[in-house]
Amino acid sequence: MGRRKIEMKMVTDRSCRQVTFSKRRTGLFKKANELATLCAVQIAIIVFSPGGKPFSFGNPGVEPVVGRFLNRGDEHHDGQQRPRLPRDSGGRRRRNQELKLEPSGSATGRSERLVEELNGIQRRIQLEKKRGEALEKAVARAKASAAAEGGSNSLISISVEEMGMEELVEMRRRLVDLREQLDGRAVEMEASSTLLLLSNKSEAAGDSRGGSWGGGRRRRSVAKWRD
Amino acid sequence: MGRRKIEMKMVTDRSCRQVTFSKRRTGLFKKANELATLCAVQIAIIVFSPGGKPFSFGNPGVEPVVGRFLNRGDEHHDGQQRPRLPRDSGGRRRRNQELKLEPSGSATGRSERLVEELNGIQRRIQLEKKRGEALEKAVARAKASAAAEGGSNSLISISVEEMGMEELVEMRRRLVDLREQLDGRAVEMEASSTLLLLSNKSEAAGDSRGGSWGGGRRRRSVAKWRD
DNA sequence: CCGTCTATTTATAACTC
DNA sequence: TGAGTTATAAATAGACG
Repeated sequence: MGRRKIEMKMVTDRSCRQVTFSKRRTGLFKKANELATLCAVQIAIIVFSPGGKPFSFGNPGVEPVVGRFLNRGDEHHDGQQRPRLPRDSGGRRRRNQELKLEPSGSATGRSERLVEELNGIQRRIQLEKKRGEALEKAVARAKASAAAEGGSNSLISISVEEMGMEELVEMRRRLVDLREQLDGRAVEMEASSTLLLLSNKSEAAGDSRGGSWGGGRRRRSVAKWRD
Repeated sequence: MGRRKIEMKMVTDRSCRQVTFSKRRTGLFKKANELATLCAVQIAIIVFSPGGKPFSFGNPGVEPVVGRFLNRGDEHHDGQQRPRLPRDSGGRRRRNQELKLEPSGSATGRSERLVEELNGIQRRIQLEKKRGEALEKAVARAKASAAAEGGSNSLISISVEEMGMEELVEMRRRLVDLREQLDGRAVEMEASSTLLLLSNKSEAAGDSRGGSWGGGRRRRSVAKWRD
């Protein structure tokens, strides 16, 4: 797909290899994202750069998918995803924020691409926003619940809340990161939308639609894996 | 890349979605294979079909990569290489790469698979351990935070709350399942493994690893349609 | 339900700044 | 060193058998 065909053998030049790795990793993640979006499936990718740094992509996250995979046996053919909850069918896997900004008609191939990316950013922002909102609400509920039970919870409810806390903490971290970036360098971000969308430099990702990016384990102060 | 541009939205038609999934999964794995080859890197992909069947690709194998990822640091070489085929009759895998085009659930009775499953159990234990640690920390933080604030607020959006809760409930369910199975299934696994290893009957399995992939036009079609 | 076959859309190798 | 551009190689949506 480039100026010329390339042999399918290891690129000998370290520099070129690194470049190839970066570009192809980006492409691969993008493909994975598309697959996840188009087919509404769970997927996880883990890859170690030539330098040994871990990069990962996952929808809805790496760990859930890996866990499900390793835990073979609990999976059945229910035709779709996981347990559906009472309300809000489709749950967080909904993906219908079109936000078409696309200028109709005579757009050059380039601007189309840009618009596409900007749409992606908007979608992500929206998703993060929703997550943040859900976060606050859920936190409130968790607190209330804990208070109501006077500190003595059943084992199960403890599990739920612990998981909840973990998840909430993580989501909050993401949201905060994203917002900081948005507030601080909105313009910059627009200019380099490609980066935000396609690379894992931004640890803020992780929308339910596109999955989470980044090589970080879920933990704060996640470093940015760079090569 | 087809006759027409495709919207990045979930394909609504089940049939088309399945077709798209198959094609794109193939393409994705191929890309992964190229990346691994060109850059000599470790990579693993796990994806569940729309029907919930697991497919995976890994170089040098899924579990080594996942293990390395989960262990970040304290594991370099499992010491225990990839499970070796008793006799690699017929299919020759390229290098030591794993390529599963077949849902893990089908073909059975192969010592290799059992060894993999045993490894899987180990991984699960590790995974769970990790989660446990994460939970502890998260809980501690959450509690401290809650104690410090003592107030709750922000009822921004009710509609999205379900997202968060669904996620929490789902995560809890998985953890519980995992735990239940860890105790109950390990023995079963070991037993089966022993039996099969002794009879060493293996073979014949439709395990499609080894098919000509990287560049080969033709491939064994093993993916079951019925997801 | 599948393997093939194009017409098109995408990805990207090499280049440029 | 890293982002952006362009010429080509690839991937793939639909059509067919």
